[in-house]
Amino acid sequence: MALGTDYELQECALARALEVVGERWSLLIVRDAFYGVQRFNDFLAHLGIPRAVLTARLNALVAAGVLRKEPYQQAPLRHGYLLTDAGLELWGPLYQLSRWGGRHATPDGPHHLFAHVACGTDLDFVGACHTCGGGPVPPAEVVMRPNPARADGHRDDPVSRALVRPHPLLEPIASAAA
Amino acid sequence: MALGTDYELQECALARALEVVGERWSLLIVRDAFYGVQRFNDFLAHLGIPRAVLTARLNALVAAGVLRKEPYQQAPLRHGYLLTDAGLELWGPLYQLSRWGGRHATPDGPHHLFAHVACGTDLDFVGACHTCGGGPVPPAEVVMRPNPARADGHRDDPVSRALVRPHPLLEPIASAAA
DNA sequence: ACCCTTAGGTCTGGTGAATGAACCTTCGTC
DNA sequence: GACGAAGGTTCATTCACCAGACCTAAGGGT
Repeated sequence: MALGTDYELQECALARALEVVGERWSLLIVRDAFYGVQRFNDFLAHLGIPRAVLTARLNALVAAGVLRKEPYQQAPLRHGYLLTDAGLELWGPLYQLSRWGGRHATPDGPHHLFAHVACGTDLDFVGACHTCGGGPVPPAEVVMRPNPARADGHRDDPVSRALVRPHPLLEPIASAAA
Repeated sequence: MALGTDYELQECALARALEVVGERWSLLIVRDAFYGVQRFNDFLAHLGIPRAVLTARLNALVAAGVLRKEPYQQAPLRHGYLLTDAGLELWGPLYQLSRWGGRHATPDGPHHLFAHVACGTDLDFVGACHTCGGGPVPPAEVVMRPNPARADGHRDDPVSRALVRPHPLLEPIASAAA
């Protein structure tokens, strides 16, 4: 959100968080990172975001400690963007917001469903597994799959094509899944 | 966030949610509504937001079903803005995002702490009460108080002044607390 | 009658950020 | 030595945000 120029005024942890992940596209980039997207061009094609904006957001997220750059080849140097530990802790807020959007802002329900990989149970509204008990399931133990009630369509980029079948979160996807 | 013009592209509940509460200021307005802020001028003074932007955001949140207008006097007609049921369900995402901001984006820790009104226990990282067990505590049962470790300061609007002492969420605050 | 205040806005001009398209660089391959 | 992939940068245009002035409708004081 980068609320204008100075924002020290808001003495609030929420405002601080929004300065990091509240800007246009930022949270969608983080979501894609949970889906396993790592490369610039995959983010670009899946989000349909202008290149200059993607560059700016990725750099901001790296500077904020949400993502880190990890080289995957030399000559020419290429790197992917991966979630840091702080980034991984965004799973809770992100899942809950997504859940809210599925209930209150998506007429026909969500496009994707999330389940505990160990037992196959769908996550509840705080992201916990009803069957296994305990607290919220960490993202590494979550599988996403398309909602069969939604006839998926029209998107045609490598990431969207990969996501038509069940996919564990954080597992590299699209170009990086070589 | 209102991601530009057309955004039907993103077949994702998160994108839908961000269209509603992802724009600049929107989530801070919702946060203030949880704090008990109801009136236009109180939002204005507490957030330091331009009047025209506040008007636009409040109308958008009402249109999205997050807030509703409730008259509190006739002649001249005046109304406050209150959370709807859908708005109240934003407590989970909002609390978790705030919590994340307190841990990863606020150098000296959060300015406000949140506890279960029934037993005084601070909420855990998903917003549940460790003592009473069960799921997340609904906002109506939460009390906020300033963090004693933070020497609060400089803000001087009616809402900030009211929040220096413990305050139950959703209870009318500032001008509306007559 | 006159002026001031409160509450909740609208209007306007200037500025900064987002957008889409084109271009650039470094390498590997045919 | 042409071509393409990957990951950017540069550019002109559009759009949203910003601060501040102005507007309306009612009540209160003198």
